[in-house]
Amino acid sequence: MINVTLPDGSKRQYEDGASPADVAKSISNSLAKAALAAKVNGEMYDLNRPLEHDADVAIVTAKDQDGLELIRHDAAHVLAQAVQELYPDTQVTIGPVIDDGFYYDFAREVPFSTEDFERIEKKMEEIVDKDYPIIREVWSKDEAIETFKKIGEDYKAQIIDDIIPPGDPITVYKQGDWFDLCRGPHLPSTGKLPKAFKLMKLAGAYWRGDHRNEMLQRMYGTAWANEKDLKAHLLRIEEAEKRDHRKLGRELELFHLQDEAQGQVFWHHKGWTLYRVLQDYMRRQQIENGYREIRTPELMDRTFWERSGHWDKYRENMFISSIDEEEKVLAVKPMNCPCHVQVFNHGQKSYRDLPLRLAEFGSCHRYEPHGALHGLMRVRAFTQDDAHIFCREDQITDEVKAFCDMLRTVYSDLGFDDVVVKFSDRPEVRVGSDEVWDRAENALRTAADATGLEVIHNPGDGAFYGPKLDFILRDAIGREWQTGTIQADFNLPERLDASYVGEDGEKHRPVMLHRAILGSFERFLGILIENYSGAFPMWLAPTQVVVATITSEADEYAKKAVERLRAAGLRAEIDTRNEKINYKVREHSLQKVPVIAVVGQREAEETTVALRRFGSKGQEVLGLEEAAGKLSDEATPPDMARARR
RNA sequence: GCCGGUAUAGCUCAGCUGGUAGAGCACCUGAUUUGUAAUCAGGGGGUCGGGGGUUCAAGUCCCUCUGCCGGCACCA
Repeated sequence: MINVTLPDGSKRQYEDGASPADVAKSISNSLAKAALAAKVNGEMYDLNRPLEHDADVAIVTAKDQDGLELIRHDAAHVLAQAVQELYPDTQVTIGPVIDDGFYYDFAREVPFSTEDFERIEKKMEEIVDKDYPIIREVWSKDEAIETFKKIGEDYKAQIIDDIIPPGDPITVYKQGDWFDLCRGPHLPSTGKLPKAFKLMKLAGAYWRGDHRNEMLQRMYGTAWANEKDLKAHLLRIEEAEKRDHRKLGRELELFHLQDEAQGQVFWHHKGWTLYRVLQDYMRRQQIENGYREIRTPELMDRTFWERSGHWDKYRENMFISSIDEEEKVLAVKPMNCPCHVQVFNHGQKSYRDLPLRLAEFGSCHRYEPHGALHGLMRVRAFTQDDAHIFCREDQITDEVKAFCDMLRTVYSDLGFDDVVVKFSDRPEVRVGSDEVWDRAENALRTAADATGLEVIHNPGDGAFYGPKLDFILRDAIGREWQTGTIQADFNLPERLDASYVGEDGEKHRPVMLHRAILGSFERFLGILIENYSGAFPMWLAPTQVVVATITSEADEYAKKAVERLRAAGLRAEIDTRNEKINYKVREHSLQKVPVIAVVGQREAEETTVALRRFGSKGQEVLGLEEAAGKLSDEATPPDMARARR
């Protein structure tokens, strides 16, 4: 007999050889129908795989995250089967589950086209209709390699050869005539796969993710528990496209990009206003947190970059400048760190000067590969909100803590409260002694925990020069963006010979903390645009108020009103065009201006304004003075509002 | 950089199997003075991304370069 404990704590007994399917059946018919797989002592089991001994058993259905992954995994298998039935000259490789769906990498001479999708999807549905039982088999490694080689699946044979330790058995899943190497688990039959999948896009991908290997054809698909979820997902994609910062950048007249300046931004007035507002805000934060702003050169001699070590490592990605007849080669700075060390090194530093926090809105240029460029998110010319904290080892903890606090405040002010921290510790290849690493890792870890944010541990993923924290924020539609970072560095101060005089009168090496909160202004603005979908909160909005007239009789008063609003510090514009008020309201609403102040003859006579806020149809009639005060309060940046309280 | 796709007016797009360009919006001009998401009428605007080829004839077919898009690789 086998004793089974269910998730609610109840216990049941089954015959030897019983499977999770039997467990489900014994509970209810509907559960037996909905069952896709089971979690046995935390491990995923096929529904028909016999239970070996007493166990905790939880039946997995499409409602569980595990169930959804199962569905996606099976969708990948069904896709592979469909493709191989339709295009026998195709070899399969791998097909994992990803966010919202799955992909499968195929090797085939002839390129697939998205026009093939309809045919493939139809075939996939046929496979579901045929309801092939999915059967798990255990093969020996050699047997598996031989079988896959025999049918011309060289990639599969190679995977088995590389990842399965010799002597270990492997599992193969069969559905109809088709079979694939797979750890499992799987649905009991192809008929259990909900017809709520869709092929999405086609892309190239290197075999095993290595650019030296041949390129495979990757088919992306999405799969859900039911059609409703699928539809909802497709709708979410549409919504995300609507808030694409490149589209909004054009529509809201924020910026543009053009061929002659690839990866560089032409900021238009409104976009630049947004940029400046953000920069002013960051500057105030830095001052408040004891940073000293500096500015360093953009072109420096190549020998300087050789010393810093960047020439060797990043030469390919650096812009170079040389002048005829001069032998000097200058490089445009790709980062600010070495320059900040120069400022630190200038003159003598004492332990009393530490921690020294040097900040720069550093303009950097990197020759990013063509294929990497993407709107504001990945550019070749960008500005970091960069700073380097020079400190003693025993100051690291406090500095990292203070930084985390500052970062949380900034993100929260900018509308991001959903943040996670990634903590990466020592990699195998590194500089610095283990004792120093111990201390630095401890400091970062403690600070990360103190933020109260979710901490993800990334063992061995630190830089060779020190451990780091990375900050990831989630935007309004759930996408994640890695933005902030703080990294301890034991290497560069050594390389560029930074030192301070300690209490003992001897020279010591400072530790350098590299840190950024936004990362780059360009990218962060891209994230902000998409997060707010262009409808910025009042304090960030490039245009905060538009005074719009109803008839030309109100023009004079409108001028007076806009002057008053500007005097109150508001970014106010006037619209006296000879157009209907409907037209003006529509246009400024499309421009997502937070407040439209409508003025007609009535308002002119009474010295009032009729305020209409973005996203609402109502109006609020206020005296001009009162409106100026109220709106200016609303437009106050959050940090200044805090200071006033 | 690699794979695939794509490039027509400022924007969004149409232009079938080759027969020398079209719509809506935007823009300009005029009329209209209007009460909260598009007033009406008229007008201007494109060497169809660059170069080469096939053809009597190329926006349309072929080659090539470049940009852009979707991924992959890269991201100090």
